[in-house]
Amino acid sequence: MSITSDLIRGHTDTIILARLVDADNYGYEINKSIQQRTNGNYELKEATLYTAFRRLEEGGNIVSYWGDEQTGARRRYYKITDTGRETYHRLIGEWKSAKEMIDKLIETEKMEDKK
Amino acid sequence: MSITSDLIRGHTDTIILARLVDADNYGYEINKSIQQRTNGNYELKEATLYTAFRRLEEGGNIVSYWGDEQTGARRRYYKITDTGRETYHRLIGEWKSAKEMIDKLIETEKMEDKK
DNA sequence: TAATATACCTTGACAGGCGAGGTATATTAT
DNA sequence: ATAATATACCTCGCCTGTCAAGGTATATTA
Repeated sequence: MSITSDLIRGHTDTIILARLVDADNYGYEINKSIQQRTNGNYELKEATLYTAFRRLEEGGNIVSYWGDEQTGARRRYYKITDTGRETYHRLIGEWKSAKEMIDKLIETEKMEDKK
Repeated sequence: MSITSDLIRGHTDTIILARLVDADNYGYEINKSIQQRTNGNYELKEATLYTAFRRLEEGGNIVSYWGDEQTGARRRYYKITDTGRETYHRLIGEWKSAKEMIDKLIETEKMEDKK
């Protein structure tokens, strides 16, 4: 596992849902948009990506359908459900709490004094 | 696993090292200080805690020694090593990067517009 | 025609978290 | 006296998410 992957772990679902909030999209494109957002510093591994799609679909957070491309490779599109939107907002909230909590936890006493 | 545990995953080592930067301490007390810092919202499970101690010691980040209590249960104290301090600073840096990256990744286009 | 890009997918290994269980000592309540 | 709680340590084995490695098929570029 890479350096960052352990820190990103647990955010995969949120990251994917975020990419589906505004519009339906397909796996390959979702992953590219994630790479672009981090200027190439991060990419979801394909196995992780497709595992997450299955998990999200089983949980009723997304639904999928095949695109009607006349040329090129077939694409499986994903659409976020109402449940998925709820999940997304909940996860965003949890991230905000977790972020504060981790910041508190990894500080030393000296760092607190600086405040 | 609880709600937050997946989000905290990967930070356990950093959290423990942070508690040892200023002074040696023993497991039980370390865990209590973690609970206090989050006002009881988070605690490392004992199994997680001791697994992490073993991992950190194997990695040369901490060393341990038995306290010389004349009464009460025995205590195993941990001391951070120079390697451990290096690791700690590296992990703090990685957390800062990861935090920014995740923030970028879980935003929607609309959220960006608000900036 | 070989290589690269697009686009999908599965299997099995690995690592961290943790529930459940255990040991032993000291204090407090009944 | 004794039961309950707090302190303090520990291990085993399961679960879950990540991902390396492997696969398929189509279209474009060298």
